[in-house]
Amino acid sequence: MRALPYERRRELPLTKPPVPPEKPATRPQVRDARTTKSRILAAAKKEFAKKGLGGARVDEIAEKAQANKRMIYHYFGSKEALFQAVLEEAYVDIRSAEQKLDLDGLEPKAALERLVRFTWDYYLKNPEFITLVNSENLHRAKHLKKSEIVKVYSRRFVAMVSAILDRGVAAGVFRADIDPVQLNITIAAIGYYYLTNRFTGSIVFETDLMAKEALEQRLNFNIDTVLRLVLRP
Amino acid sequence: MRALPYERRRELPLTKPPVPPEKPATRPQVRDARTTKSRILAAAKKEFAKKGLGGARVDEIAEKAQANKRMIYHYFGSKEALFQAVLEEAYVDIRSAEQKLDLDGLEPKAALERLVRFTWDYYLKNPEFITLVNSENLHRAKHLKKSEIVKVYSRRFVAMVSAILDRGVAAGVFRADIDPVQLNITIAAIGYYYLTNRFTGSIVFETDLMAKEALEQRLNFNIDTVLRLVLRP
DNA sequence: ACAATAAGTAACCGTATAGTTAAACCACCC
DNA sequence: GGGTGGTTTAACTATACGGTTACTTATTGT
Repeated sequence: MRALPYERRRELPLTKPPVPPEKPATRPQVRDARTTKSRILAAAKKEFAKKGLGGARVDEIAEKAQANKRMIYHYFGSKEALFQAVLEEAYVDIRSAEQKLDLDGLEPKAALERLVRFTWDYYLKNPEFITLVNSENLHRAKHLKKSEIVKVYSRRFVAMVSAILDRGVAAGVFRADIDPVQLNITIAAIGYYYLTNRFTGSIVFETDLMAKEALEQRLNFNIDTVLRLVLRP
Repeated sequence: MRALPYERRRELPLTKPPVPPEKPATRPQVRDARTTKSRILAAAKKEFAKKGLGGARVDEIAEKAQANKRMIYHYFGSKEALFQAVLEEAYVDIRSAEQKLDLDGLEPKAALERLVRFTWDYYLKNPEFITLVNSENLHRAKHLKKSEIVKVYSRRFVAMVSAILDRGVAAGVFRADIDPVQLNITIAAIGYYYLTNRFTGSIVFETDLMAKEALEQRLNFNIDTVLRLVLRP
């Protein structure tokens, strides 16, 4: 039930407001579509990562982006579409970083170790990635399903690990019956689980899982786990 | 600012409402504190698991529990306190089930395999546990921190796995330098990650991770991973 | 038998939420 | 130098939210 005419609103400031009290001072550029859009995306990433899709507030994203809320709807259409954009960017970022590792230029064993190390470091330095993925899985991946670009990048990623595995088998250093998908999942799992559950984990195991030595110990343990799994006895 | 006197409300039905249209018919017992409370707890578990703490709605929990919303506040005090009760119960449940495995009565290797198998099966059959833990970690474990009972159960759990490890080392079948905490985390990780990320994972790897054969393959892979990690070469 | 108490209800409150509206602003082209 | 069209704004809407109030009804101890 739309009740009141909209004209009424603009009647109010008959006398102009005394003085535009002071400009927010931050955000030097005016009228820059590109940077506004990317400020929104960055703020949204932070908020969605911290509170999840359901917990994040559009108003707060707008405020942190130093943009008007209307801009979010202008550039992205809806809260969910914004979430999808954030998620897509997060996936493209990690997959791109993986491609830059130049694993083809390394011995199979060294390449594998490097991948385990990279995965761990990436999760550690980009904790938003983990939280975003968790949130997306809570929603049964309905946003990722729509993303064609993520599928393209994923394919390249799986191929990359398969190639290492093949080279290792050919060189006689890796076992022949390792499934690349299972290996990929395991490499991610042993880092991801530790970090995403670092809060409950620290309570259950009565130790600070984020202490420097604890993190080092975990990385070494993970490398050991993967190599024992893959290397020929 | 509480404005209106509450009397006004009861004035309204001067003529009694024609007929109490019909009782909801479900919920046979009247005035049973215990079952009402547990219905609320069960409904809350489902809702929190499906939507997370932020996404779950108190009204909906009340409705699904066939209870009045006021009862939730009567028995639990607040939405967060309700969440804490749900979480506590979930942890006590899994830790209790683990204690019933009678791992002390098995050979070390068999005990370890049984634990990996149990962990996997438990996650598979109780997917709410995973989602609740994820939600709690999004909130930096602020609810679990307050739970003394969970700490007691956790200690017993770690001790149980340490005992297996010790027996295995004494029997000469396990490597001596395995950290029980790292092992615990890894056993959980390789199952947990696969299942919590089954939606995004099915897209990234372009395969149905929840297909029967896929699940079997994963369990076998996980047992293999743990045994290769722990067994003496 | 009955008062005290525990269990239960529906209507309500103040606030916050995602999303919308009409208008103003500004850079650029002609 | 005035239109044109993308960019930005504050004010607004309908609804949903967690939590509370005033009040009713069943159960229980004496």
